[in-house]
Amino acid sequence: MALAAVRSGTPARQPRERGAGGQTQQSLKSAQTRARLIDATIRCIVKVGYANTTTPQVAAEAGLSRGAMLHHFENGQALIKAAIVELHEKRLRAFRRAADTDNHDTTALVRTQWRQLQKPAFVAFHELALAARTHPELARILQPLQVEFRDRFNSQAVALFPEWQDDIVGFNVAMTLSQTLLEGMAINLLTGAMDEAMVEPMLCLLEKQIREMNPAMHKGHAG
Amino acid sequence: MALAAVRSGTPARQPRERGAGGQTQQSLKSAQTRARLIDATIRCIVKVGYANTTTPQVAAEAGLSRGAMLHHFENGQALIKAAIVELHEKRLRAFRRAADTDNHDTTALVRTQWRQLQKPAFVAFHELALAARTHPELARILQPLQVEFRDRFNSQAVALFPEWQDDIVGFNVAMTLSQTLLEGMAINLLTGAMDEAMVEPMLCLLEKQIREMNPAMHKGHAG
DNA sequence: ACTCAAAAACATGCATGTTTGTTTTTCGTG
DNA sequence: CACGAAAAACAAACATGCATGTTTTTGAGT
Repeated sequence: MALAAVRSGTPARQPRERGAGGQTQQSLKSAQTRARLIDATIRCIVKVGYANTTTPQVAAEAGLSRGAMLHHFENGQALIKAAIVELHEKRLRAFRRAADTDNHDTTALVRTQWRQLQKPAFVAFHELALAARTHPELARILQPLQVEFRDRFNSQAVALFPEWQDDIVGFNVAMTLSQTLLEGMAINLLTGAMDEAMVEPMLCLLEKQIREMNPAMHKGHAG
Repeated sequence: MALAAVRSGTPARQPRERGAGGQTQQSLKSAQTRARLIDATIRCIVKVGYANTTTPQVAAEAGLSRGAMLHHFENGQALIKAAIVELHEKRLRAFRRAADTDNHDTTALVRTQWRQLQKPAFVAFHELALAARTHPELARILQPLQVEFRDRFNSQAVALFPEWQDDIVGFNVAMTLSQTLLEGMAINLLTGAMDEAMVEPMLCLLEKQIREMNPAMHKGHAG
């Protein structure tokens, strides 16, 4: 996809949004096609990696001609950018859903997070994140989202687990531990650096560790 | 670099090794040039990422013409393969050195491992490892090395820390925890998913955790 | 008739592998 | 010891393939 420098003029062609709910059938179809293209992009990134994701490939994956695709996005970069935003919103939605599901149980959060990291979305996101290391253009898009996710995660999570309220730094450490370890596991599984059999022990260990860090343990009943 | 399918004939041009220690000045210079090319490859991977590492770039980085470079390696793939092997041996050497330095201190091993992960070699290795996910050719080269490293690490480490001898599974968990968490941290630092300020707390936490898992803690003096 | 989605055709740039040519080192031989 | 052939290091030029962005053409819906 290359993401080659793109002259900053020529904004991407947007489907004209009719003001008050007035979507023409065309603009609706256009939106669907756009969504299909974004999905195809993510699927391609998962399948062949970001580096080998080409515009023809995405078009083929979406069942469209390249010309049609460039009609909607005009640019490889625009497509990637849209895919990144989509992945980011997926991540936010998943977290919100998780927070609603296992209410006020930090250890359940571990399992939920782990399940999230098994999904293809994480693979795509990591591909993009690593590519961004050497791609200023990509980094400019990704960095703010990373920060936003961290912030939202922290502020939402701390509100969700009142027993940690008095030890915010400890809470941050616990959350960072969970995220970092789980992501490390997910990546090491992808790259074959870790044995599948170690997953379950690690998850148990992490749960135990977080349980021990919980302030509620030290207040009510010492142990 | 693309790593495109390469017809399996045409072996790489090797410098003729004189039998009994008889290195001609040519073969010596050739070895030096090869080393320079491998180094240049790794530097390129770190600088621009594996995907954007091209043969002209490597040649330029090494201060050679592309023709000269293809004289030594014949192939982009051969170059990458050599770089992988080099990185693998670097990793083994580093581990061996670490094992010699901080003798019999598992917590010191944490710091040493962390220092290793800060080096550019790790970046290059991870770039290659992730690329291998979608590159059968690369995976065929990398996978055995991953396994070999894991094996050597485990067998060497268990011999190094006799106090763990009775709890090998616990030892494996501890080592996996250390490796996975540290790598997760390193990667999340690279991708900007983690705050630099969290590094020190995490390292301390990991050290403490490993100390508590150590069987010696429970035998001699409880607590 | 007009607009926009979709497709096709076109031109450019770059990385790759191949081929050919030039300089330097090695080694046998007179 | 010198000279010339062989081989290897190095360099440059060539042809191909593919991805990219641009432009033009077709077709469907309002």
